[in-house]
Amino acid sequence: MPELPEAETIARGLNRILPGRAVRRVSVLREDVVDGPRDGFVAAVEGKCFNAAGRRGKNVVLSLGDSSRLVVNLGMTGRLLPELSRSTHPAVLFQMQDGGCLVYDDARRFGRLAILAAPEWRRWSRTLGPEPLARSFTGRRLHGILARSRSPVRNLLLDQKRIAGIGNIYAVEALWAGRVHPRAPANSVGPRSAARLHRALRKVLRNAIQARGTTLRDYRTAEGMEGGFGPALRAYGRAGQPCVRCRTTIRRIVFTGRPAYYCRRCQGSGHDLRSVHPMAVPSTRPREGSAP
DNA sequence: AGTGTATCCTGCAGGC
DNA sequence: TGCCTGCAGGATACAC
Repeated sequence: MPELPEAETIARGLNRILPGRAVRRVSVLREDVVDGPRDGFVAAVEGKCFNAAGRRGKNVVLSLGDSSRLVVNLGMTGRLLPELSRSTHPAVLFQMQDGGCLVYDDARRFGRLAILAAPEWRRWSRTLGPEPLARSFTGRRLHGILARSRSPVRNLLLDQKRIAGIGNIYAVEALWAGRVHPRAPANSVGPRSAARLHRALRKVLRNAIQARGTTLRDYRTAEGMEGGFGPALRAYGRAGQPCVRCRTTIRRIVFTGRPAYYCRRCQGSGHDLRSVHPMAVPSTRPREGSAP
């Protein structure tokens, strides 16, 4: 669920309610969501004051008064909610000194919470790729990243170490908007297509942030609201429906275990597909040993 | 280097 | 209604 636009929306919401508030008590209800021993986690947060809320890639980053950071990877179903009453699967409860609280809620518990001291934070942040909305992330830079890999471009976009914050939904949407086939080898995307993909990617991410993200099921903003980007999806989840550009039926394919959606006409000459996956299996002869 | 698979978990939709 | 299967927005580890 939560990709860059969702993490950004949550961070903005928390930034309105969290800074300046001190944590009185931390209850780890589900030990598997915290990184390292429970006691260490609790001790690192109790008594500290929350400062600014931000984001790195698809992680929500909450600064604590002592320059350490609480990094929240929301996994598939993680949420950060300001009221326990909205929580269906509370995993960590932060009770504030002012009587309020912050709940980390996570049905599937694929999310992780980690406390990083300043140097660890810098080290960890360096393991992630560039922020796609940063000024420094240019079309040329994207092209440079793509040129170094033969992986399908969709997979490249999902790799947090190469570009931070993109998940399957926005990868699929950006590829549709940029008219690039999801399975095209990354290094087959030329500079012009890379520039188009770059513009498409940033536009999709910005529009999604403006709509407060995409709720397919579990995602909620810090205010408990659903995201509004769902109706703006043009490819993701639209298999069998007409492409809004050319009316060709949107297709769903699965590779590397994950679905991709695309328009064959806008995005995909079968050309690159065929060169990657030769359809030709010429032999109609029975395999050795299966002959009568 | 890249691909496929399994793993961590739960909830839900769809088929029977 | 209930049981079963497959699927899901993420990340990682492993074998090949």
